Amino acid sequence: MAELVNVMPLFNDLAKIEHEHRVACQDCSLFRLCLPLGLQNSDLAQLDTIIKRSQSYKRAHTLFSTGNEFKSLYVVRSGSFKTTISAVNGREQVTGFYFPGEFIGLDAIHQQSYQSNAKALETSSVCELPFENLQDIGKQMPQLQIQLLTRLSKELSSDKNLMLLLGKKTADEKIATFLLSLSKRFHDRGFSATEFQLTMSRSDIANHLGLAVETVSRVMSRFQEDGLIEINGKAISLLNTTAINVMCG
Amino acid sequence: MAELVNVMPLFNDLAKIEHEHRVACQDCSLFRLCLPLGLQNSDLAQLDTIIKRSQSYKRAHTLFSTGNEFKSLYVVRSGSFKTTISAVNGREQVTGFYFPGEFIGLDAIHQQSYQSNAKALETSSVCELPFENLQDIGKQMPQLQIQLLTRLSKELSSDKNLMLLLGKKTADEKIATFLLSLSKRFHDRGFSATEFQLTMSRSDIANHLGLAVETVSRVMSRFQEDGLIEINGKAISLLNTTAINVMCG
DNA sequence: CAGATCTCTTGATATAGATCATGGAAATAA
DNA sequence: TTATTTCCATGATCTATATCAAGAGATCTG
Repeated sequence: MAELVNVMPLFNDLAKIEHEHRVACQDCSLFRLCLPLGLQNSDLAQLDTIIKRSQSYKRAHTLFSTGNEFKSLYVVRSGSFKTTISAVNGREQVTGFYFPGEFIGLDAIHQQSYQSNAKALETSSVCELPFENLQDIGKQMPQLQIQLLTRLSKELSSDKNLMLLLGKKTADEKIATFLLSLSKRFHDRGFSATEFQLTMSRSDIANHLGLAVETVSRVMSRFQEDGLIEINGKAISLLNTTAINVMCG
Repeated sequence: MAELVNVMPLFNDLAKIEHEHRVACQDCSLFRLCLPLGLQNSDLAQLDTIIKRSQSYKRAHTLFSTGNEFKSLYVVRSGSFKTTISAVNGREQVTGFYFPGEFIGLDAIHQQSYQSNAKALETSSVCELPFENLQDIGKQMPQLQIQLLTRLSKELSSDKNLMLLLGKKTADEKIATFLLSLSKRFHDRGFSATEFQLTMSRSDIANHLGLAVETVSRVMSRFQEDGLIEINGKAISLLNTTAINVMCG
């Protein structure tokens, strides 16, 4: 890691470390969760050359909007994002939340333009993968192609589960399912499975789950009364994951 | 097309012609809509060698079920299918309907096992694409890899739109959107955009759209009273597509 | 840091669509 | 063919959750 820390002022220095701007894939803490999984060292080095590591974006920064020309896939490096699509009449649906190691923009490939809007929920950074370059180097890396397909397939699968949630679950089941999904993802990333921050607003959660904000508040308050969780603004603790699991339906 | 028609009894003969069992990709009427789009002739011939063309399946035939080992992707060749996923408590969600040229099983790639159930809605046939073979020949066919990614991406995109429908649309908007989606897909396949058969039951439609069967019946009846459509059992005519379009929200 | 603007919570009320109920029409089986 | 089952349409009623309302925090902003 040949970093230029010694010539940087402290502020930038900290920011760089915090968001690991210059960390190569093989040294990145997300390695296990990210695209390079399964690649040879030489392939990895080549992948590394096409990746553009972003500066950190502030909350509400727009990564791309519907209709923008598709050039790159993005992998969340730090922080979190939400994606939305909008109906003609202005109604919006939050189609997903994205955490470190997860891909954004996969639904843009077929139209060569982004089909959704992606926005940072907090201070965040991404790795940008220019799609043409990715295809170029992919020609000699079957493993990379499989990784890509696997990513797409995984998102497809979780979208189908979200359909089940939206179409068939009650408000309680929706919230329980949502909380456990977050828990699992944080755990996979080496964080606590029971204590974490909800980086998205209640209204984003409500929208994503096909509920009204008020319903989200009420259900969460009730879950708290029943000793299932403890909430403190954005901070949440899962006190009884077994019970929450049962509630998922 | 070296067909063995002359040694076959009449019944099989007719069945073969009806479902084009032996038609190579380059002679298939679905060519424009299907995987081979954009492939060189030589590549096409190679793709042809790995494709297994199924016999025709009867209504309700199960193509695969959740948990089955993933070996192949399927492309609908004739007829139609539905896919479903089930919650632990037995509730099911119809996650999609599939028509000729459309892929089934894309969400199985990442787990190497099918994540849903696929069932024929009528007499139907498929082209089976053994995934390993597909990956093998894909190594020398970047265009094939891109086609695959494109397919995945397209389904992802339409799933996000379904989320919008499930999460934000009224019963009327859901039905209107659904009818237009079918209309477009039939039109793309060279059939009438305004007159077609609903090969799925009302209850499949209801389930897919997150509604009760009764609601589907009622909304369709009202659409008929209002002169938007005409229904006769499974047969439907769209009489005023402009108005239906406006209703999609 | 004071004012403005969002965000969250909780209560009261309304409603879209679910559920229950019934009869007739199709499809399937025997 | 007849019997049986599934599917579809329509009416009556109910309910889960939306909407409306209002106040308390939290967070922005000049």
